[in-house]
Amino acid sequence: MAYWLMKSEPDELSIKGLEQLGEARWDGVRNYQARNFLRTMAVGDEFFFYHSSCPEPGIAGVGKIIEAAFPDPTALEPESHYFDAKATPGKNPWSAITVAHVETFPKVLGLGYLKQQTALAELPLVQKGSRLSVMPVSAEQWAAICALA
DNA sequence: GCCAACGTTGGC
DNA sequence: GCCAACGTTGGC
Repeated sequence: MAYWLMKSEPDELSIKGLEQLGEARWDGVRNYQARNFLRTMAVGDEFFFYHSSCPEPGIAGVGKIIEAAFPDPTALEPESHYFDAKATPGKNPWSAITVAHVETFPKVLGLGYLKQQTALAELPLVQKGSRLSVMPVSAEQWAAICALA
């Protein structure tokens, strides 16, 4: 059982959107480091749902992985924003997972607030210049963040 | 393999 | 909309 943090633009999918859907495919990851983390996720792992590129960036809730990595179908869809001309059905370099809603926090844990937490100094999210959209979270970091929610 | 140019991310 | 920082591409 591992812990993660994944970023999503709430315009695409928000924690409330996931709550309403119950479950959703997490696709469109187009960064190799992030993709490699996706591939190491196991069913039952939990993740913090982070809202990015929005008025209130921060951790908005918790989800869990209910299906391990599979080829990301959006890479093969020409009409998709995430289409990759180099991907083929036999050789699709991108991965997606399926996630389910676990919890929506009463209020978003803002990025500035998270940066103040010394327990989170090692988390890539709060490190300068980091743009990683999928990252591991240690058990200690997980507990520290849960205590803030 | 180097590295400049370009594209993207994402906070502000 | 700006821009800093990073990742990717492609010429050489």
